[in-house]
Amino acid sequence: EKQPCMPTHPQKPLIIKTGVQFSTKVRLLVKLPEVDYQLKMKTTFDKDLPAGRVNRQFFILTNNMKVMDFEESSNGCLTVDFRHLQLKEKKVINGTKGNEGLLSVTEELHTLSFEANFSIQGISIDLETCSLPLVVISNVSQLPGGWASVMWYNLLTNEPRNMGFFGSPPRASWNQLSEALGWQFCTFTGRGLNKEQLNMLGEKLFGQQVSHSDCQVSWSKFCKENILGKPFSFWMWLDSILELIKKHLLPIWNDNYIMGFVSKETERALLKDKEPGTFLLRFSESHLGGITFTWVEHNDNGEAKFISVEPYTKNRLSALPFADIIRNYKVMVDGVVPENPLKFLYPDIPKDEAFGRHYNSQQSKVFPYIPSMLVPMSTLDSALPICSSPEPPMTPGMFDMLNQQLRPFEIETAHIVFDYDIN
Amino acid sequence: EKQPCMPTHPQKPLIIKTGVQFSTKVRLLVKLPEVDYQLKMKTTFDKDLPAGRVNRQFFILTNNMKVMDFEESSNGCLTVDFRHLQLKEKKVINGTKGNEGLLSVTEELHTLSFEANFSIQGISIDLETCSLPLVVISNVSQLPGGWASVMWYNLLTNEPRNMGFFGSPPRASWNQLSEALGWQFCTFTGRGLNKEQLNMLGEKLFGQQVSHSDCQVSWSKFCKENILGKPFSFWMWLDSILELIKKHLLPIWNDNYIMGFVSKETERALLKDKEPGTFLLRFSESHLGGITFTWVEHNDNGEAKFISVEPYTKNRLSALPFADIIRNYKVMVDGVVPENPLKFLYPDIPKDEAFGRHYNSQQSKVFPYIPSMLVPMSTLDSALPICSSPEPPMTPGMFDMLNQQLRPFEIETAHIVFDYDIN
DNA sequence: ACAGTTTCCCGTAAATGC
DNA sequence: TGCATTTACGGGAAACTG
Repeated sequence: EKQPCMPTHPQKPLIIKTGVQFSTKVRLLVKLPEVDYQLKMKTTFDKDLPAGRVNRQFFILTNNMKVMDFEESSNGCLTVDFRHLQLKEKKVINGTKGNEGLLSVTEELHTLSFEANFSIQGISIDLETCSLPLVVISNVSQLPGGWASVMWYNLLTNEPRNMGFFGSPPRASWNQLSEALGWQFCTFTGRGLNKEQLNMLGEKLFGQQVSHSDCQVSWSKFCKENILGKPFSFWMWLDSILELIKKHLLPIWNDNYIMGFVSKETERALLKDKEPGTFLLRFSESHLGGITFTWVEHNDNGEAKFISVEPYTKNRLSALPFADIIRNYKVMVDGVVPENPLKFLYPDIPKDEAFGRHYNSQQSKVFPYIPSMLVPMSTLDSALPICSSPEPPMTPGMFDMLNQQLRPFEIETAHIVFDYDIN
Repeated sequence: EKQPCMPTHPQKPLIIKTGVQFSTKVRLLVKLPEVDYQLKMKTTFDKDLPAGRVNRQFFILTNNMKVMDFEESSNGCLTVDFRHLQLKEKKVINGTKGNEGLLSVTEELHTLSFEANFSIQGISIDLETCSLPLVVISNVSQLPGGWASVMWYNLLTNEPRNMGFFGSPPRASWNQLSEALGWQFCTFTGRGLNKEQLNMLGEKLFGQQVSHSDCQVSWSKFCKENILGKPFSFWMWLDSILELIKKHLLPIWNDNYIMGFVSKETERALLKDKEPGTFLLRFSESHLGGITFTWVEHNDNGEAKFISVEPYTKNRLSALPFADIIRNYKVMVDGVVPENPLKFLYPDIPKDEAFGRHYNSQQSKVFPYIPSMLVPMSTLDSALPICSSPEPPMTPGMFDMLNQQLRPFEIETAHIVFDYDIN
């Protein structure tokens, strides 16, 4: 059951990193009368400085002029394809950096302008357009913040260039935001978020409520303020998971084997009455970019017991892919290794049926050595009981894992005379 | 027993990477009569192009002029400290790149010139000096080749600037080279190579001989030709081990717990009559940058059996430090996990005594999760005998691990009027 | 002192040149 | 085509800077 998840217009990076090449293509959408000379287009960064002083100024380090040419593929439009453009910061020596410390760099919006001039029957005509707002960063560590800005802007305004948007950013309704979040996952992984997953995220932001539809999130709560008791914001947490999926969990995520966003309470309610050894996969809420599994066992008196492993993060996962961790995971009690406690992926899929095709054999046969592999293992002492948090209250409903509703949201592209892409 | 290993003159990097900053300091060794104006020094890359055409041309991208000043610390010498210098390749459009494909980039030697001019009593005086030969690389993957060139040059010539050195590089005697190799290890790790280790390296180059003292190695055999049957040269192999030590084995190497350079034959001779579970650590000869352990067991009929694990390379070691691998290594036979087969580091040091202080506890207690660790494990099927190569012939002598002789070799520094350093 | 931001540069991958 | 070399840039860490 593959989820319908095809963007109508894939979201282009609207984030540019200084010192890293980018390219942009401009198409003239109106047909010009015959112009017998070559039409030159020029691109400028932040040509018209926005009203409020900006924090930083950049310039295009590389050649920013190019002759337009006729593109075969789009019925002879005039186009120009700028390549190998590169941004560098203009160091302002004396000028006081404005902006009064209100905005962070990823809230600062910039724009790329395109200009051309030609004469027709003695009349000089200027053509000009410019891009949607751009975020400029200097290190990939700023990408999550940049994405948050791009999302918020796209979600909450149709204005083509409101450079002061983050001066007083509007709130988003949970309806809007949850759709956008699902869309982010869809775009970057191939699978979005289902109703239950979104519900858990809503609870994270607003607490338990019958419906989050009427809730509103401020920009600050979304991205700038830390989650209560955690050293990171909601978006930083969510984005760390997106990255983890992209790099280490893609096929398993796309096969829908990661429930992921599920509260510990719901997790217990789901596993409570299942076969011993039934487990599910859940993203860590306490640490950035972590995934854990929780399985259910039964005491001698028939009481359900839930055990979660310390979350695996990118470092661990690059040593050993997650499917292999699930395959080979062992618990050692008093020095004895019983079999893998993980038997059935919730609700009742035999482990190997779910993950079998993602196992890496990784047994290299290098004569005359004996092969060696890393086995993920937890060590317990039966004298010490497993520390397990007290039974939490029940939650409203069970997961309906099959019912997933996702609608891609449209990204507005501003073009008057020109049409442009930025890659 | 700490090995004496103090370089009298630490070897400075004489390798410059394009696009990466370097700095150089020049000291005027003669006292000038009073000069009442500021003395400006200029540095130029490859000022006088060598006779034979060079493959590549570079220039100093950054400011290459600086005023000299009096250095307090060295009794008022005039010095200049160039910083943030950066090299860029000059792209030669039309000119045929000379050099006829004879030399690789790391065999191409360059030089940094320093010039100053002043007038005294109406006489104009030019001061000029230049650096020892430099190797220019564009990627760190070329560093091993660069180091080989620097070593060979330093080892075999006292000429201050023989730019054509690698046009017909002289051979090195094993006496010279082995000393240089030990010195490389000493400089970069803190521990050099003992007699037995060097002997093994000599055998690798020359085959088994009573003495290698009279053997000669060509530059090509050292660094350019692949070892018979292997896809890498002698130096590339040795350097990969040097890197492995630097990044993953430093404390264990410096504690002298890694025999490392030992043939499989010698290994067996050493372990043959030792307690079962005695093991030693050896670098892989078949793969770049790998380390393995071999331990001895005894058959029911008392015959010694040697088992080696598939070598660990940097990827594995960054998932799990080598000391922890040794600590936790397990062999699973028919699904049963017996205890760690590694008991005594050759000759008879209890494992934990040798490696105990390098163990990482790595048991993180994160409530409410149960901790998990990676356990290195080999899986065997008792129905299949361990594949073990046939008993090799005995080797001349046992290791004398205590007798280590290392003498640092001196690096010549050319200075006539000036003295310079390159960092 | 410190947090936000940029710079630096290794190391891998991809592109380029020969 | 294959090999040698350079370029590109993510990612961690150090340096910078108000």
